[in-house]
Amino acid sequence: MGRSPCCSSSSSTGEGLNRGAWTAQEDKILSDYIKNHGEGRWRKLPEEAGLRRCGKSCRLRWLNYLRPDIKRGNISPEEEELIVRLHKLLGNRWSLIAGRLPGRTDNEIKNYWNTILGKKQRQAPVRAATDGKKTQTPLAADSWVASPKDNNAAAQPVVRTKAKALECSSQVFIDNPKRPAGMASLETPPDHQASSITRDRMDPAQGDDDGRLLSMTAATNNGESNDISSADPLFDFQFEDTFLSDLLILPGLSAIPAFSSDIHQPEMGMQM
DNA sequence: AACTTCGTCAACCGCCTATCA
DNA sequence: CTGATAGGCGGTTGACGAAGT
Repeated sequence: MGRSPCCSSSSSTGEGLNRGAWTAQEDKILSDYIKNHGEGRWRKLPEEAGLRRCGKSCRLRWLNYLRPDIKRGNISPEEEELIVRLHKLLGNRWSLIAGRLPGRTDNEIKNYWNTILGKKQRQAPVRAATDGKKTQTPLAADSWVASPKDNNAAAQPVVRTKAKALECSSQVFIDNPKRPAGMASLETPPDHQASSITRDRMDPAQGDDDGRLLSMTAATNNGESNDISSADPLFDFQFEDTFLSDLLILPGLSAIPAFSSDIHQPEMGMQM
């Protein structure tokens, strides 16, 4: 195999590298360098910054510890619940899970799971089974829709907005650019029409921002109503990582007054 | 007080994938 | 197309402090 390990002693920069815990001085050198030059080029970084560390070690230190937007410790009950739900959907894909928790790192979540949540899950498998249960409430037009998250809504800072009914003559299509490779986008099934969309508003003080979508319900011609956002675990994850700006309305769908300014029309020739 | 065990978490290791020449 | 390289990821380790005996 042609690749030499980044930190191997035989590599050109591998001799005499520092290992183990980082010192405050090393942290400062790394932080200053990245502030001035930006992230990336990790293998060249130690040489250019004057650090006796391998590039991987620098990257890890920055991403897991020094990044300014990082949140440390005190994982809230809401975050814990989200970790549990996402782990059920995704398994040990820590970087994906971390992507859903602003300021948290994959390493932190992995450690948290291995030391706390994994233990809890093993001790309380019955509770875990009920946590993921979703209600399939039929929705009336203009109804206020509760997502599974709302079980403890009182403890959450987000404000749920009232959903406007979609008067559909076509399908709703959600294209989330952040979705993991291999996950399909969520769309209204062919024999359904989207009937209701709910979202949260992240910061009430900011007015109407690009809130996360919470659920989407579709109705068949005979009046049967289904929560299509929770119908499939893969969709469920993608949906939860979806913002209003990801919502596309196919040509022919009538306007939705409450959201009209938030929704963009798809490009011409878009395929289903 | 001394020793042992347990829990936590930063850091390392090795593999995989994307990119580029 | 192929091989080299860099970046990224998940699993694992080990140091260290806290709790227990």
